[in-house]
Amino acid sequence: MTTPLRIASWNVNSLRVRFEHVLRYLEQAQPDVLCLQETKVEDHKFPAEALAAAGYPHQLISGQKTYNGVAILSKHPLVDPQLGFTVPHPAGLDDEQRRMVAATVSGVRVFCCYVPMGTAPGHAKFTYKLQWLARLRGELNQLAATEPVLVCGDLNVALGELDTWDAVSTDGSILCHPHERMVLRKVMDWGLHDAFRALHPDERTYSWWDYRGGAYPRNRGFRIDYVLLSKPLLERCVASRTWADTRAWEPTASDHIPASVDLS
DNA sequence: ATGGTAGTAATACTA
Repeated sequence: MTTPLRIASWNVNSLRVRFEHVLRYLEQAQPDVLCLQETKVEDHKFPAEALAAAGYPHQLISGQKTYNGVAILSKHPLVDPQLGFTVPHPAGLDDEQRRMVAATVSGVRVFCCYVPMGTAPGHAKFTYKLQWLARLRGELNQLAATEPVLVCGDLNVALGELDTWDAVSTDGSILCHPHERMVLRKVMDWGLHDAFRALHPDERTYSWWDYRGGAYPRNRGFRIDYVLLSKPLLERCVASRTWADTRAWEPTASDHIPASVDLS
């Protein structure tokens, strides 16, 4: 018997604004690994020393000015770090958007993803979203689903009826369009399982509430932040949860809350 | 009720 490995993911919507919240969450949840999205900070401004002092000396960061930005913080060494996709872009284009990093931690290949939101179905950014997810599937195709693989992050898709505050009124709109659901399913068809849904098949839980329209006080949320596990990791998964209290933290919290798994 | 709020950075742009 050993202590489970806790791996968490959180879209913080600016690491510099949310820095105190991140420290508070690390102290409270004590994850072994925290994957961050929307850090919105260039690498040379990343608060690396302060996070190392908080117990997370192993860091993989890929940021940019203003938008996007992802990072992995870890108590344990990060092996084979990867910045973005290794599989070339299908059209030969360079994607400047910093949306994915990956590393192996305690034998687990961890992908930290910030999937494009897509603006609205039919929009050019929606096409980019679908292509980005297809490229993620291509990346996974390089690996074997019998390996311990974890894909987490803000996936910006609400997969099912329990993952949206109102399945009828949100159906077909962004986060809930059949095309994006189908493409995320194709990613998962590689051999990934939604850890939270596997352990809580009937639980209605959200991970994101829009700042606008009083969505949080009205509980108009969506579950769009996931931890996906390959089968050998699903068999080791003893807990999967979200951390809803963070959404009410002051000052203004991220519009997303963390999601985590515990692996025996 | 295609609005609303938040972050970045400088009047929009993205979410």
